[in-house]
Amino acid sequence: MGESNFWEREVVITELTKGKELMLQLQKHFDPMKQDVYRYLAAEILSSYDKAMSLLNGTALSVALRAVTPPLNPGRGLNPETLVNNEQNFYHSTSSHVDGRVVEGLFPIDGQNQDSLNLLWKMLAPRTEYVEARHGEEVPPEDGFNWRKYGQKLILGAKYPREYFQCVCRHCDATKMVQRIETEPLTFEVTYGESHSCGQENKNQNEELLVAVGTQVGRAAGKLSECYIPEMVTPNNSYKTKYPSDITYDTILQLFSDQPSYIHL
DNA sequence: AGCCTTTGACCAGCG
DNA sequence: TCGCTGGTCAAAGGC
Repeated sequence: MGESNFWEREVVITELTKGKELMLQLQKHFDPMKQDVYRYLAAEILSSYDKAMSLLNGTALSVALRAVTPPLNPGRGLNPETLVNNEQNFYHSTSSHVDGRVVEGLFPIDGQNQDSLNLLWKMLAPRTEYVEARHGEEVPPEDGFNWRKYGQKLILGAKYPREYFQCVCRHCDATKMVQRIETEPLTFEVTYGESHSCGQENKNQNEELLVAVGTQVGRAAGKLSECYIPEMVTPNNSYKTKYPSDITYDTILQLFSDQPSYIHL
């Protein structure tokens, strides 16, 4: 990332800090009677963090974390347990400065690091989004990237086949899977695999990052003050982030109260 | 000619 | 060890 993007990185860091403060306020003023509201707000803020972190992971962290980045199909790749039992996958590396950021290396895995490792695993899990087809169409909307379909598979128990895509750019490892939802035929589950190593992502990610941080964190902050419960239905073509059911509210709070030692903002 | 989609084959992980 | 399953490969055909 060039010097021209340095100020954008500063904005990202500033907004992430702001988001963290919002999260702390959320935690401070937590009211069990408004758990749904706060859960949603926490998810909104976390969504911004996920996006920002994933973008940053694409540059600095990806270097340090490449060894543990889960593959497109997590079930077949490394998992926290195997990492714990396979120390060679997790080295402690010295601190390094990448694009003006300090990135701590990973500590050797032992039982005490299991919680942090689980959080790391969640943060690195393949990004899954649900997208709705445009009105009158039965295909997912374009996501700003150019993809080439390289396979299709009928998954056991699924009504619709799963489609596999690669980035059209040569030497780019970006992949995605598209699965049409059986219960919602106009909704598609899109799972992104390896991140883009081509120029496409830089352009799109910078735009996405600024939009995400500038609007989502701000939007969440506004809703925080209003205790407003928004409708969970998004307009056509908008993206809804999927939150794994095993991520609890406590987990979200833990993300911010016990900031992982391997990331220094 | 080049790029794309389709589709059956192949391969690797898992139980 | 073997069968099942899902992800990828690669040949063939279309545009």
